[in-house]
Amino acid sequence: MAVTIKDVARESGVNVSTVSRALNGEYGVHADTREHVVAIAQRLGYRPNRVARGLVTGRSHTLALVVSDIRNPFFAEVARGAEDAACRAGYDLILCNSDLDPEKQMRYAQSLMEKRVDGILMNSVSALSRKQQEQLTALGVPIVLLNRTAARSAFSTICADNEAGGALAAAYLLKLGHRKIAHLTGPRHHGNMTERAKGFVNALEAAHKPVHPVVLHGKNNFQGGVELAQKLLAQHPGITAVFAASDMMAFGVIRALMEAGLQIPEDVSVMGFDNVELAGIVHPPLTTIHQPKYEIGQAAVEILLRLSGGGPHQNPEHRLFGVELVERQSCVERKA
Amino acid sequence: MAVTIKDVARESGVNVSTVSRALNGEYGVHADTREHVVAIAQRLGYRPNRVARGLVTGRSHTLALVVSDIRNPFFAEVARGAEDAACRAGYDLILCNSDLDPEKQMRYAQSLMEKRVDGILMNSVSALSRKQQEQLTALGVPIVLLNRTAARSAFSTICADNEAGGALAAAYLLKLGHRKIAHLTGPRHHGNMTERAKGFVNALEAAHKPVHPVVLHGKNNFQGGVELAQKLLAQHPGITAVFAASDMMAFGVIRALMEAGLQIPEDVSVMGFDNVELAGIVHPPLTTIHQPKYEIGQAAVEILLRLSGGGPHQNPEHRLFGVELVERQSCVERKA
DNA sequence: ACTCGCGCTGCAAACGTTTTCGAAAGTTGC
DNA sequence: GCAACTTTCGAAAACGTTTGCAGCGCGAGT
Repeated sequence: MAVTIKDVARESGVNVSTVSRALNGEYGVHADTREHVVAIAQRLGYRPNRVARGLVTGRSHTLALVVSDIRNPFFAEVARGAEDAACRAGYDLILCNSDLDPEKQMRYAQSLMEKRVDGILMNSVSALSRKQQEQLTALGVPIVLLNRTAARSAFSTICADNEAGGALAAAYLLKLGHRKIAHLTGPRHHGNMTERAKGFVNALEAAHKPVHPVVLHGKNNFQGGVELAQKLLAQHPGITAVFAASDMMAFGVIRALMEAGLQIPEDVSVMGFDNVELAGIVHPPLTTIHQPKYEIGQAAVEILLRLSGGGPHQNPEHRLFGVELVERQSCVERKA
Repeated sequence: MAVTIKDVARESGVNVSTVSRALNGEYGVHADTREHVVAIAQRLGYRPNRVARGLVTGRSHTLALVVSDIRNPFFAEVARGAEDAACRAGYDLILCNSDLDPEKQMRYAQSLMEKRVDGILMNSVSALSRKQQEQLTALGVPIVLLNRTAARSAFSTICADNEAGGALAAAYLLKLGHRKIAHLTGPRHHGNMTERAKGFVNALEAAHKPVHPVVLHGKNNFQGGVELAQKLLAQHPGITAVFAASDMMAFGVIRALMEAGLQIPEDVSVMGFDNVELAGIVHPPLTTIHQPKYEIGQAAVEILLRLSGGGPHQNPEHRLFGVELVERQSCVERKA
């Protein structure tokens, strides 16, 4: 069917091995023959079969990204960064949606490993069990964990500095003069978010005049934001500022507050976390903590590439990315 | 390194071919031996090497999705639908971002074909040149074009009924009593959007009392919406309703109108197209035309699977998906 | 002149599967 | 009890590459 290396070998009167060498730019082949061979290959429209190559070299030039859901704008941005970096290095990127289902994630890992991917970029599904960790390491393929800090992990990790982000938010709200503050966050023990919470309340309580915020846990999405805000309004009506643990939650908070007849930011200031694109689009534009999503994706595949290039057991690498406050119009100074 | 089929064969005292048959569930192997073999395979933790299999079967069990940018929520949703369907069928999905660059797209196509993907799901980069079409067909891999209607294409296509969507929007605005209407759309000759425009203006002009809308072209994103709305305000101040060709543009329109001191929908009604998730989140919630993004992605891989399963030259398949109006709070009746 | 080394090339063995073909054994039909 | 099947299995040939090894010709060093 397709034109193979044998065809170009026959056509140019040399052995397949010579063709291979000529085309792969290795040394050890005469300039004239190389020229001739590439000309023939060009003329026949020869395209190497990468799966055949992969079989012998053991490398597939393919990476995989497993996230909970690509529809989450955060992951879309990470994916884009990862794909760009992979593409630049001549790698392809397989996309997997795990829905935070540990079992589904393991199935993906198995399947990917059967395909001999050169590395896996994995978004943390809650906590990995001991057994799962062993299974993953047993795969023998480099893995970098997204949104996980180093911890005791045998895998590489890459993460934004969530704790610092929380502290940043606290400092900002304090500076604006807020004293009655709430933090609306995701489920307990959600690695990322508990760190944000930690940074936030620690900073508030370490302030010159300590503030003790009310902290409510719920679902990490728009609807969760709505519900938590309603609960907050009912239980602690005096609040003047709320820090949501993600932009999506913040959107829900804004919606609920508006429906309760409150003005943002005049009546209550709202902050988010992530700085997704929409944050600049909604009304009012959301003040939030920016984390470098694209860069995280990019850096993750760079680590993967380095790991898969080196020997059998490279040392895992851990990177922590800085975050920054981006000030828009959803927060305002609290007079007196 | 890894445990291979030979190991299993040796350990269970049969030939590799028997192991292969036993594991692949074909007939022609005694129940006892099969049982024995799978037990051994299980014990050794044998995992078939899919690239080796791919080499001999010629099928990689991999599909590819090339879109302009996965960060576009529309494509993220399509991607999710596609990945789910692929996963269900035991296929993997490679993600590519073309940025609407025809050259980059062709590079991807080449690379994918070298990897022997079983099918490509491609978002229409503007128009494909004659030459590019030939190149693509020459690849000999099934391709389904996203957001393209049948036309003369030799490829399969899958698309939402953009023209009907435009008509739907027109009918709705008319019903609300609007007479001074604008349509803000993307670049000229953008397949999708010109159809939306066509459906929209045709329906308006075919009305009982014909309306001739003002139509402005610009960029298809948030910023484009902002700019077009400003231009509209300057040139045609009397407008009472605007239909934007995409939700992202609509968001820009809303922003610009608000900044000009107008109320939505009291002063001017705004409609979008796509029904991205954000449409229900922004303020005011956006009335828009829903197109079944997830289902489109899903259907696309189903077509691909059918095509790649069948003979060498299956007939291309064309699907048109219905759209529907989703009424939220960005449009209001025009009194008198 | 003989050898050594080096640049170039061909030969053939891998890589881990699936699959065709045929042999051996077992089963049926008469 | 023999022919004709059928079932079960092994041998070996693919699939399209890369790569280690050996051969060969040739210039140089001794």
